Amino acid sequence: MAAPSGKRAENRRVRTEALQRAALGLFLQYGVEAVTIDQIVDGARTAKGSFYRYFRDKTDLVASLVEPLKRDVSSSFARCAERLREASREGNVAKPYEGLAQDLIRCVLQYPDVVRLYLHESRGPKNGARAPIVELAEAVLDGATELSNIAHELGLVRGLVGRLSAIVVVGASELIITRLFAGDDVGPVLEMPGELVSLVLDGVRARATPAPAPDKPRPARAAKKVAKKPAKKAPRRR
Amino acid sequence: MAAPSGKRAENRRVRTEALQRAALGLFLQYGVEAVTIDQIVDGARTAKGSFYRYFRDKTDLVASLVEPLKRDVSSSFARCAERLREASREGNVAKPYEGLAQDLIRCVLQYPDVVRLYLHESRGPKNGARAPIVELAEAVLDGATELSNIAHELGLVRGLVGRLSAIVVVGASELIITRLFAGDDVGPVLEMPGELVSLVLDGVRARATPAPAPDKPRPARAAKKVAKKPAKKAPRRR
Amino acid sequence: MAAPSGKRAENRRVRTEALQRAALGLFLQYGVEAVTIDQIVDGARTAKGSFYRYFRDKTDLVASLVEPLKRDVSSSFARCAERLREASREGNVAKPYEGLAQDLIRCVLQYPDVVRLYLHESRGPKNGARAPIVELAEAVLDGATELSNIAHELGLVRGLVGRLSAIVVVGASELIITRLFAGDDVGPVLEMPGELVSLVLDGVRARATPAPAPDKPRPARAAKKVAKKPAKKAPRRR
Amino acid sequence: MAAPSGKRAENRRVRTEALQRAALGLFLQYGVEAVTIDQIVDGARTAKGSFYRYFRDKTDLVASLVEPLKRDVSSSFARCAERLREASREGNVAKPYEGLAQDLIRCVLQYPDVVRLYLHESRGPKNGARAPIVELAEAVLDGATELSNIAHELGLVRGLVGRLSAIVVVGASELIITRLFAGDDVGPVLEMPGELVSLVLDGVRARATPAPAPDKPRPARAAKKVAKKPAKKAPRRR
DNA sequence: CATGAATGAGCGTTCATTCAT
DNA sequence: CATGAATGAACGCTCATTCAT
Repeated sequence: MAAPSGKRAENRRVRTEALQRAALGLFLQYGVEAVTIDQIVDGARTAKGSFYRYFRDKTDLVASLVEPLKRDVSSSFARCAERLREASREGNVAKPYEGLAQDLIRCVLQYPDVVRLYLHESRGPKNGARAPIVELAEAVLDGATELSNIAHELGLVRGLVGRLSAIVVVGASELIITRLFAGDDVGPVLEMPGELVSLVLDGVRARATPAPAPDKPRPARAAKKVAKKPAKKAPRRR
Repeated sequence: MAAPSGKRAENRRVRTEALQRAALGLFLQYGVEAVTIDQIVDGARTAKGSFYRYFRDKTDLVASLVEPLKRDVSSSFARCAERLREASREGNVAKPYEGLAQDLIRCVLQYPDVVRLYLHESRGPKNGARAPIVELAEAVLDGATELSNIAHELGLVRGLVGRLSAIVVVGASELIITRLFAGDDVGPVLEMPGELVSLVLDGVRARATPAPAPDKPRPARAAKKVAKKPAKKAPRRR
Repeated sequence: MAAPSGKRAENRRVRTEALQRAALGLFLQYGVEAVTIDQIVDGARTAKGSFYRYFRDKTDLVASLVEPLKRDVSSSFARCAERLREASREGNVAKPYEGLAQDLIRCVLQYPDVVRLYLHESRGPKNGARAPIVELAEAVLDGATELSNIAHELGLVRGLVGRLSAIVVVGASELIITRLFAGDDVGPVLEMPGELVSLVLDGVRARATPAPAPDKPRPARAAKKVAKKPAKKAPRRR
Repeated sequence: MAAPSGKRAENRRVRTEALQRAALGLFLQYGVEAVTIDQIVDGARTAKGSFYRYFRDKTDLVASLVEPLKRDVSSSFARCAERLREASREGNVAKPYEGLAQDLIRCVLQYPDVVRLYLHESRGPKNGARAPIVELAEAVLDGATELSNIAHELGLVRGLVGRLSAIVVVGASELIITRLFAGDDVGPVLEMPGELVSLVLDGVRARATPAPAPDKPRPARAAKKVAKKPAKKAPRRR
């Protein structure tokens, strides 16, 4: 009675995954809103009615795609936050962040297409089928913000305050991953996590500290450069 | 006949702008794909047929919204590139970047809603009505990449190579602006351009140099920080 | 094997009745056409496939609901017709009618919900699932017509010819019962059968006579009574 | 500017009526619920979208069909009520009723198909597209009830109280008209209004009185009674 | 040239019916 | 034999686009 039929459950799993796989591919190719249920069931080689047996609507399907990632991401942030508090006693600040980086990289590798979907659709109004993705984006930013706040409270960093460093790192990371997926030659991928960790913790710290010993060149320290970025927009449709 | 045609042109301008304004508001609220022509003409208090007199379709309207911004952004990048080449003779590296930052900030202030639209819709597949926005995103990234390449060629920076620093700065900046529009308290807004400039030019340079004199604490230098960004997806069942 | 098959038969009966009961309630609430097979099996707590084991389709189910009532109504009319022929020898005209009234009242009390269904759905085109109900309506009217014809042939009444008095009584009776079911305060229910019997037999007869002496106010005289009672039910669909 | 286009308005009228006519025919043939929008637009030789330009949905179309009839019926009842109050001074009771009968017959002749639709669908749950018709049925019964109450209050009749005589006459009349439409040979149609009037006014009165002196044959005095029956329909526009 | 009605393909969803389990 | 998943034809409704007025 635990696995009554077996076949039934198997069928269910197979069909569900076929629909999800087909949908995900189409979403990535055409955008969530532009994909119709017909396209999805065609891609999954199922009857149209079957879609509605497994998902209430397109939004529900998207939510089902995003949910495992959301869970993993949330727990990654939670674990990092916990470690960070412990780290305050020992002074090893970087460890928790590096652990987070590893966790999140694992997420990317485990759900690469869902991550791509997220990167495609996470900005913009929380409307229709995009809503679950935008919620994930909120969770990501909130998680990152909390970490920064914790680090700041604990005096572990002296850089830009919480929200901002969170935004910078999240924004940079998301676009890096986007371009990696797009096939860009982006540079030394393996060093990036370390780079980004130091970018926040250290680069910022350097700025915060008035530049200690300028005896050596390192004069350019102040040579700040900022590349401002423009504005944009991107509504979605019904 | 000069005057009457002036009347005609005036009318045309008024109607076009009404449609654009109405569309832009709706796009921001519901997403480009979700907005129907009916909603737009209702919002603009125009007849439906008029829409098609002024725009071929929704994509065309979006392109018309984005075009002025795209032009200004492109010329900003072009000017910065030019200045950068000049700067190589004088050694003043930061100036052109700061000029670019100012130019782009001006763009944001001049077309705030179009910038928001860009931020909403610039990622993701270049499909349908979103295409002109994605093209702008490509232009932005290409412009930033070119600048980084130039700077690198000229030996002005020793940080991460071109594409990557461009991506980092663009990604960070876009999310910062996004959150600013969303009303987040993000921190010292006015200092950000400078911060970001140094983030690339300097933060990277600092990292490149093996960290000079660790006599003082500043041991955390190595405390690299990485902000990993997630993304994922995973189908499941309803 | 007698016992086991008894078990089978019992099961069958239980399921069939559950489906009928659930369907009847839904038919009354939403109309036959508006009720889906899903609603019925949900209401009966059965699997969808079971429905089709016991009924060919919704029409078949409706027929199964209506059939017992139809049988009883038909036999009531038949008995009344027989008695009426006998009554011609004795001259007691009202008796058979009163017996019919009692029989039909019994039907109403025995199958109240089917009668309601008949009352809801018996008019209108003989289409789809409503067909069995419309057939019952035809049977009712035919039965009443035949009775009137017999009475007329036998010279028992001199009122309006058969079909008309049948129609009047059936029409009046059906609406009376409808309103009774609807909870209206309709008046002296118990006297109604008698009223209706006289309505046909007597009122009609009075009219048939050319009105004897108009010198006086022609003191109204009421004719007696016939209680016709049909059965009914007739839900509609979405 | 009063009739700006003329052509537009004309087209509108033509299309609306085509849809109403096609719908009415189909409703009578298959029942309101069973008819699809596709059938209607096919019958009206219009595009599907046009249906929704003129009617919100099928219910709205039905309402538009029924509304003129409802208006006429309601005003007929209102006029009769008014006359009845006047009649109390003069003692001419039958006149108002006969006027009502004439009014309602006119309705039947003016909107014969809507009346048929009413007769088909007026019983049963007030669900979906049938709702406007059931509302008309309620209006009819209420109107008849009010008349009976008035007559009773004024002492014009001594028969069964209001609601019941209303129900009897309405029920009888509706079925008579139904059978007339069905082509039955029902009898002396022209005399029916008078019959029905007396049925209520007089037959009832006689019954109320305990039947005075049965020594004689109790010379039947037939009361005239007319049961008016409504029915109507009239397409319109949304 | 503005208007808004007409068009019909297509969308999301439902549902009667079949059939594997 | 019960179950409930699969199927796909419709259904109600929308909407981009065209075109008569």
